[in-house]
Amino acid sequence: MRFSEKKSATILRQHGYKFTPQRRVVIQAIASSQDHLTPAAIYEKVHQEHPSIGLATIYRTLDILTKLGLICELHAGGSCHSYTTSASERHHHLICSNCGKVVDFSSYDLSLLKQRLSLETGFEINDHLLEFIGLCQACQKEVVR
Amino acid sequence: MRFSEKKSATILRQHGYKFTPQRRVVIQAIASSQDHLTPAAIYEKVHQEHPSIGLATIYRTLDILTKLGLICELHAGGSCHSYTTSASERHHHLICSNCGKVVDFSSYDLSLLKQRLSLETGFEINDHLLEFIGLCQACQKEVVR
DNA sequence: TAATTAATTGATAATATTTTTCAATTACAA
DNA sequence: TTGTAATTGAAAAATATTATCAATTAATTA
Repeated sequence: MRFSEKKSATILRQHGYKFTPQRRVVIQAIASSQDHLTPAAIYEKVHQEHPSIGLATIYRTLDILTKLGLICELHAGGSCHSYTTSASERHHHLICSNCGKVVDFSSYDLSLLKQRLSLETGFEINDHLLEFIGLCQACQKEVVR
Repeated sequence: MRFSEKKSATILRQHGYKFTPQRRVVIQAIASSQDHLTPAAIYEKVHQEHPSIGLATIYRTLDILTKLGLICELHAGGSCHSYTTSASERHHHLICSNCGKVVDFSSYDLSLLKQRLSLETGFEINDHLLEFIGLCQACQKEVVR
């Protein structure tokens, strides 16, 4: 299901958020880009058309949109936040987007896919990351907002 | 294959890096922890035994160890760097750890796994992230160091 | 449509995080 | 051992993110 402005407006309001022009243009900026945009890049893009918009608003909007699942974070290498040993068996994660709880799971075989990708793209694949993001049982009960 | 000090030393030297005490203790700190440690947490941990070690050294070491595949980054929610629209078909990525090139790929079905995890853990799963990390063809040719 | 109200905003300050610089030190190959 | 390039810690600089607050605004209700 593709992003639409109407849908975004509805979901925001359903959760008690206002559908402001600022939020609209942030969503549009992300949706209209093929790239993966950093907060700073989104600010740049949005700022051209709407010079008054502040960087703090970008951050605030990204948080909300992520929480609501309208956009998602992308972890394309570079410096992120935590480290663990490589080549570990505990390599997949189930993460609660509300409280940050991490459940490790294993025994899911990606070797066939890995092989296929390697052939198709010429990449030498060294590692992988499989994460599911959702709400843990406790957080499901919490009424968000 | 589990992490070992000897292996780390070998791989570091193979790539022209020195195997310093500082690098050794950083690897040990990560390897001996069940948690996913942030740079700051690693610094804390290491600093107790080795008060002279600097935070910049932690960052520098993490970069190198990641590049060599001895440790890996973990993206457990929270603020990372890029955003894209959710519910997109292009949802899996193949990332070159050297140049940052991202290749999207699709058509890999995780719904069964998702269902299983949901049942087992009680999570309400909203999203997922599947990434392969490696070297693209161009970067394979480059002699690293 | 106007009034009401809580959410939102931009600007700025405050924090936090990461990288750079540089002189002194050190690992390790020869 | 010695020579040399890599590495280090400390501090400064650069980036990135979050909090504060008065003014503004979206959207509900009358």
